Amino acid sequence: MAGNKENQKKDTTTEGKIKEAARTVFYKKGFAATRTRDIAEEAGINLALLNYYFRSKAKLFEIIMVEALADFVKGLLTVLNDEKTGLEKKVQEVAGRYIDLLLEEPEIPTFIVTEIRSNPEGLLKKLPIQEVLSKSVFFRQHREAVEKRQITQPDPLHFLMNMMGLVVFPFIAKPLIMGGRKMQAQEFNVLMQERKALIPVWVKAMMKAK
Amino acid sequence: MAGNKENQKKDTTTEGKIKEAARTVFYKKGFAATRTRDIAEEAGINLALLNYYFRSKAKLFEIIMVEALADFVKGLLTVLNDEKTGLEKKVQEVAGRYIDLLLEEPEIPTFIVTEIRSNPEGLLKKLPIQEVLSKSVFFRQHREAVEKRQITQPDPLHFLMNMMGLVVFPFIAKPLIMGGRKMQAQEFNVLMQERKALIPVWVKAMMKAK
DNA sequence: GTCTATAACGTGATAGAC
DNA sequence: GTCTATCACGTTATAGAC
Repeated sequence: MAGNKENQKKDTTTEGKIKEAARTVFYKKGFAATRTRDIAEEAGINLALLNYYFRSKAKLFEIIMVEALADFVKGLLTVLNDEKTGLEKKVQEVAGRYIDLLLEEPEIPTFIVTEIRSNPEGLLKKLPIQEVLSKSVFFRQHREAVEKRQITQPDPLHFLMNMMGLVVFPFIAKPLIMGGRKMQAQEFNVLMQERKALIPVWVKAMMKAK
Repeated sequence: MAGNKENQKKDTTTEGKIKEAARTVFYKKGFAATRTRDIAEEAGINLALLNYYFRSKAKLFEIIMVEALADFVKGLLTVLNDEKTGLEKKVQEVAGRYIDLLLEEPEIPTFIVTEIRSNPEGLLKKLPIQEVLSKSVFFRQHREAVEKRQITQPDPLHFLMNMMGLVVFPFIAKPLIMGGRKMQAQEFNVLMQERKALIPVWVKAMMKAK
């Protein structure tokens, strides 16, 4: 969890402060809308130091982006490739871990989606997600469950999109459904806590629906 | 469907060409990353004409944004407030209409999400979504179904988030799961066509799960 | 390592000829 | 209405003193 604020000691070095500030601002505004001055101000340091420690805005951004992808995509693949857990447990794991992660860093999904749109080639060619998925334990277990008639939905992509959509979509749509009102932040948290238990039940029901 | 390319005759006036080009580029790159020169080039017109017809980049953007919201949010509220349809039919309507819309304009969701993040106050204060939803026919029907024990999930927000997530999330995650490979565009279309029929079945199963 | 001052560049917008 | 040329400004990045 490279980018997780909670799980690492606060880095008080100048370099660390810049990186933390960069993550905060990039997550909130995206690469194009972020000015290096914003990051310097957020970090409480001089603008020139940003270029001293990291060569450029683009280079700093790439570090943040790679860590965000590591947090998100790689963490997912780890769960999906666990030989020791079955499909139901995997859904529980994904729901539990990701909702906790996203309650701490709610801006990660929108950040990743936005920046990949701007640069589909750059970072995605390095992770051949399609291939990795098709060889995953998750896909194999899904295929076996279909053969055993435990699941009616034959396409594992539907399964995956449904599970991830149930987990991630509320965080993406939060500004729309919550209307930006601070008062409802707590209400949102309660909803997401409920979903940790509900999503496994829902997914199970969906995948067995006729 | 103000911004729907397919349903309107191609506007060949200079003003129309600029607006279409603006939609294309803004949808793809967002406001901050878009240069007025990009729009002019896409439209095949001179840069100065953009400022002649629309006062500024910001003003042109607002037009595109308002139309995107009209396409998306207002269309949804229309369906959800239809007195003549029940819950099941509403899910069918949303799935059918939105998947068709998004197959034509797949970039709308990411566009809206991105730009609302940058400007949560501006356009959202005008649409008090939270209030509109709580008074909607959809919410009332949901409450009635819960009272009649036809649905086990008591919170209509879960219902709404699940339905919308199942419809919209694949389009948001498309660059990730499809990896940007053109070859798989057709495969994606097939999946989405399947979902038009599957989502109503899934939602029904979910909301009755114990 | 950290600062101030400034260079180098890109972008939004306009003036003015046609 | 449409073009070319240019201005005005903000931003990234660096030079150079401390």
